[in-house]
Amino acid sequence: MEDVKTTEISKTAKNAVWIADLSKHENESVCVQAWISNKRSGKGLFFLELRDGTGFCQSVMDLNNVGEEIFENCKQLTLSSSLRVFGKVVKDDRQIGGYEVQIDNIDIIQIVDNYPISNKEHGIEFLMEKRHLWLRSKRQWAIMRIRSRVKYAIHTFFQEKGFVQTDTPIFTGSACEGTTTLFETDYYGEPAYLSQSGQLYGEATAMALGKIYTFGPTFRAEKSKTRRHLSEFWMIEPEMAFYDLDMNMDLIEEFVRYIVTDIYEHYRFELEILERDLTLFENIGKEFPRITYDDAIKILKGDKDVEGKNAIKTLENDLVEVKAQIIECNKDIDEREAAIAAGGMKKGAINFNKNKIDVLKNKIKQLEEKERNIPQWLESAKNFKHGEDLGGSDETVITRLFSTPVMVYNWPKDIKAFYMKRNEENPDYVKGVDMLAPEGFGEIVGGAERETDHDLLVERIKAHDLPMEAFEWYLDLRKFGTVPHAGFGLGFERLIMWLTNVSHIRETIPFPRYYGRLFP
RNA sequence: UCCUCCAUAGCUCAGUUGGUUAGAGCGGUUGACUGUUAAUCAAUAGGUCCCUGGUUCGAGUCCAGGUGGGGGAGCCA
Repeated sequence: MEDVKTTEISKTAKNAVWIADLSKHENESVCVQAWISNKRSGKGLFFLELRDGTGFCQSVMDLNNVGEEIFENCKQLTLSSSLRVFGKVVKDDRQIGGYEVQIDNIDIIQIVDNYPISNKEHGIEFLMEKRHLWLRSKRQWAIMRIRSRVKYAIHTFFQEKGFVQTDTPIFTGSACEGTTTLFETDYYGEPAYLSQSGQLYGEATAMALGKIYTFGPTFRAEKSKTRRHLSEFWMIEPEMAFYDLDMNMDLIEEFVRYIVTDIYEHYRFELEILERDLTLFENIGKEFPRITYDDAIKILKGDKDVEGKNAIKTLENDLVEVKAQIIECNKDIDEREAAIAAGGMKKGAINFNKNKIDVLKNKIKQLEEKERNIPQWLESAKNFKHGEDLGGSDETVITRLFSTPVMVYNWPKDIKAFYMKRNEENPDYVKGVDMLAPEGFGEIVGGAERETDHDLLVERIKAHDLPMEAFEWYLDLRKFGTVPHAGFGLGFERLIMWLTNVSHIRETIPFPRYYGRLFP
């Protein structure tokens, strides 16, 4: 690239300020180092929208203020060009961030040719190819900031409660719970698998440290192609000695409420950028309903109502609603097309309407997908047989009825992991709990009180057809001072997805890894 | 692995029962405009219609196979 124009890096202004700190410098002359996120111009005027990672702000260049030479220079600036802006900070409530910089001079670091991502709509495939650049856009900026804050809140919550953060191995010698497909690697000539859960190790460290939590990467080799799956994701797994199922549920509820409240209180601006509906945040103070698996099935099959709402009827209404919306959208499109065809419309208005039509067509595509899916979900819900595990659509059907997270506990033993503690009153059930997020999101927490009895565990390991020798060390935990204990796992990206209400889990992690993607 | 939808300009898309020279908006470029918020207005450049084969006088359009992608099921967080 011979065309790259740069100035000397050594010019970096020592007194430069970050956009996030502009409010501390009202009416002062400052230097802002930034990239161009958008540009508009008028006669003798340029509006440069800047971003520096800490925030966004508009700057204005007036020909009368800076003179011909600087003004001419400014013409070359393109999207994502880097520069330093020197000027006065002025309060202006109309602008993003509430401040504007009135430019005296600029120092161009690099002029960019053909930045690929415009301020227009793009498809997910294109954006994923350009993920390293996509991260610079405003929505992604907001998501990544929330991701960071949630991570901080998680650590704060547990640390302040006296939990110890412990790490578990990523290489494991056996495909422990047996069900999911794992990534196999070569470990000095032996097969090793990338961890799908640190839970068993978490139990060991809880026996050493009392209350612990892990926060690490997890790998699943399933060839899943849905908006809720990743091959590599992060998981939080607390484990507590001397906790039973009820204490576990209390902790889950307190924990989730803490995270949601923290984001609501501190990251409102980011939620606004994402146009997140705030109902969830307003309802989070309410108690989370706790229902048994048996009741969940009754709700799913429409045999039991929730606050006067019936699952099957609600879903049938959804389908009617979707169909009505499709008709509505088509009508809207027809009207706009007719208006354009009638003539006499200004070019700007035509563009506006054409754009609207594009948006509507996209909406119809999504609605049509829903229209195809809902009947399948209905079938699945009606035909659900007691004893099966809840599928993704079943969770959607159930949580559709609630305005807060719901906890489902007391599960049939055959569909849950071998280490869950049996229910003393009814040995066909185990003391597991799933927390389902509302608004149709589905499962984000899975947990349980653990089996404490050595011989029962051995029995369960055999029943699940698992290799006994791989669990010798785990059984030691029941031989040497077994105590009641419980814990849970929370999918970090699923949590972020729910909080930000982005449609795709791929947007919640900087560089997602999923079936078919390894770059960038 | 199965079901379903899709692939046309850098991007987002239109393209009628198969018909002659494939279109629009955005973005790029050039110019106009003194406060814009995806600014606006005028002009302009930009194409292996995913690949292979078939039907046809004629294929972006129809058929078969392949490749790539979206959504869902299974599995799961």
